[in-house]
Amino acid sequence: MYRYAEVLIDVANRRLDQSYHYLIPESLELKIGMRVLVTLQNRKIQGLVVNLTNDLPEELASVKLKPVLEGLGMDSLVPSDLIELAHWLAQTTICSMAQSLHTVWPLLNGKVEEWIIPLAALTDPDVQTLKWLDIEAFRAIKVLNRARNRGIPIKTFIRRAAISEAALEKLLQAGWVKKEARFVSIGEGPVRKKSLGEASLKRKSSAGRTYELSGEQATAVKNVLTALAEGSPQTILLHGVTGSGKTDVYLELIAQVLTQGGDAILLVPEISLTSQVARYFETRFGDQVIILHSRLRPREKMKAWEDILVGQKRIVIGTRSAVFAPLPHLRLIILDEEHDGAYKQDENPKYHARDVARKRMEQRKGVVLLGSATPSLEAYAAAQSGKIRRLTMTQRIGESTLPPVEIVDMREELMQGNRSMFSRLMQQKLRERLERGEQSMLFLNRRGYSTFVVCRECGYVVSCPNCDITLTYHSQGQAMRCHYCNHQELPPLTCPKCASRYIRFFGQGTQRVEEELQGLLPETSILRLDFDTTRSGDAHHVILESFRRQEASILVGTQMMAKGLDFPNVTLVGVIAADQTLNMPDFRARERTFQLLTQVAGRAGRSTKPGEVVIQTYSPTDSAIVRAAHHDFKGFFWEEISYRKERNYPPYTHIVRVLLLHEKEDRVIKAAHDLGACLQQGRLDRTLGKNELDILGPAPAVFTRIKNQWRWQISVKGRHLDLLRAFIHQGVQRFYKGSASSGIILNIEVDPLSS
DNA sequence: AGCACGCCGACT
DNA sequence: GTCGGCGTGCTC
Repeated sequence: MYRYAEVLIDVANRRLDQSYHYLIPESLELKIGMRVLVTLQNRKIQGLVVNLTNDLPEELASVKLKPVLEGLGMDSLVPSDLIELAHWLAQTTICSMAQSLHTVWPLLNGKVEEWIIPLAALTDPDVQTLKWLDIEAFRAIKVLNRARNRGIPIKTFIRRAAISEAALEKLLQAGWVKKEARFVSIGEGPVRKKSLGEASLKRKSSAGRTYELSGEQATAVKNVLTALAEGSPQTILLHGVTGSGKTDVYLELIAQVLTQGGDAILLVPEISLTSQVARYFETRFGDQVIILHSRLRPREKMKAWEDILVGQKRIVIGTRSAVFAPLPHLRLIILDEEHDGAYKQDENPKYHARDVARKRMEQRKGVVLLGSATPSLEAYAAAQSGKIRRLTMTQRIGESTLPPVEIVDMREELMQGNRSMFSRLMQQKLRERLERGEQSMLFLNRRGYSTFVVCRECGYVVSCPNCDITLTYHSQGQAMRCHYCNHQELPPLTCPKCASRYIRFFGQGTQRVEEELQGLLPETSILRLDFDTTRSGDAHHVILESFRRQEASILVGTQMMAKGLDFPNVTLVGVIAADQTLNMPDFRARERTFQLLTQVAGRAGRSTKPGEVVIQTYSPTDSAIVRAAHHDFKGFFWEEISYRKERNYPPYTHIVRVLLLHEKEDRVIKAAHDLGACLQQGRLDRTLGKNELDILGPAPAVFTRIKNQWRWQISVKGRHLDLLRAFIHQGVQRFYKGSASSGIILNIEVDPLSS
């Protein structure tokens, strides 16, 4: 039996992000991966046993250790490969182990609460013997009697019984009740109504389709199976044009993996796609399929995890977070639309599902399959250099072909006197569809109404009082909002600076497109799909279903409708302003524009009716747009990769930006310099030159104050991302050991948009 | 994070 | 004189 347990503490604070040693009481038989209740100072908190040992590190020789108080949920262990995965995640995303563990193993979610447990049945005679207690004690006894078996959280008890500290103390001393620390899991409580995904699954289940694969599809399946049989971890890129039937390849592959006794995860970028895809898979695999995404209720999520752990569910279909699904025999992880930005989490831990998938399959010696019509630059470059394999599918399924794309020069439109946001060609083609009873989709990359408000006389731009940021106008509530702190105010009638009345609203959003379109085509029914119309519950689903049933002729939306949707009656796809994505201050802007346009174009003409695409732009000769119009992925790739190389952008060079936040400026400055010193020290330790690692700063961040917090930053540039991450991780840990870090928040971003 | 310890302003 | 502000330090 071991004497000491090494325990990770479930506290978000970075400064406590290390393992602590505790004595193991005789009565407890601990295992690695077990959750325990421990004391830290005088608090009781959840911990995770990560090691059992008989020796202590030297520096603990003179520390008197505290014992582990008790085991929590002894029946479920966190598997050791997932603990390893959590370590890897903390290291690569530079977050705390506590955060990382919660992501990898959501069953840790919950908190320790102090409970009151009645020790004896408090019947009337008991109450009689407690005569010395006053009226509030009677209330207490009433409440306790109701909670006799389970006990009651102390806070609830105090509130319900309206009892004072002193009276509670009396009860405790009389031995009628005791205090007990309990871990209350988030998922506890009744199972609520079924999730959206499951509900729609039950409703529709068409049967009897055939699974004949085309030659290209069959070859793809065969190749992946061969890779799987090799038994070494591999990543494979499946580059197939839109409509080439990648989903059927996934289906067949998963079927094969299942017959070999393996389990599989299929990731899609959007929650709304999970039910659509799951429905398709259910017709073949029945109830072995389960949906997993972040909007499941905690209890549903717990249930799903349990089903997965015991092997009742073997195919997980889900979004980003489903990459952590604990399938016991996981052999294959598929990322559909691999290039999609939604696979990257933009909160801590800022992981990319692709990287997690790769790490998991490295552990399991399985295969990661990346599917896309427009692979990410990273994936395609990796395939190009032979680091990963590539499979290609160039044919659309059935008779459909890639739609012809026309580019409209909007400058020309303006010169011809067309001041509307719709070109004449677009208007004409929209009308054609209406006459033929076909549907159209219109894309615009910006929600809301307009972007910023400016005085035409003096150029004054309304900005946020807390943040030094330009405010954005939202027609909802007719207010101007700060996208950083959510400060809101009404737009001014006259310029606050020069009192001029010429206040103008610039830019255009989906709301405005819808409005103008309705004016142009008054009789037409139009639906809008963007962040604002899909905010509530299953609105997303409702809108898309309505469009599918052809209750509207035109769907206006942001790129959220570009993802994998398949509407047979859509024969026209229009892009209102391709420049909007192109002109963002981001080295990935060109790549995202190309991907978006290609994906969008792929929505047209997916059945027997031929489709058309119209792209409106002010830069009609830009190569990202032109190449997308010609469906020329390869040409785009070579051009873009050399551009990145020339400018020292990823994947050739990477930047990690560490942002330090605090409400007092002097504290941030001090901390920033301290972190700088920690990093410099780290570089000396590793004897790294400027070529390998370049530390920039500390310097004030671009916006030095947001939400009343001061911001300083340090950026580190380097060629090798892994080295860079390990380096920062180490520096940050060193920083947190020092005192300057107290109260400082770090925000770490890999390859930020602008730095 | 929480909590204790310790050193400087406005109060019964 | 004290009560209490929050800077600083510590948690196996």
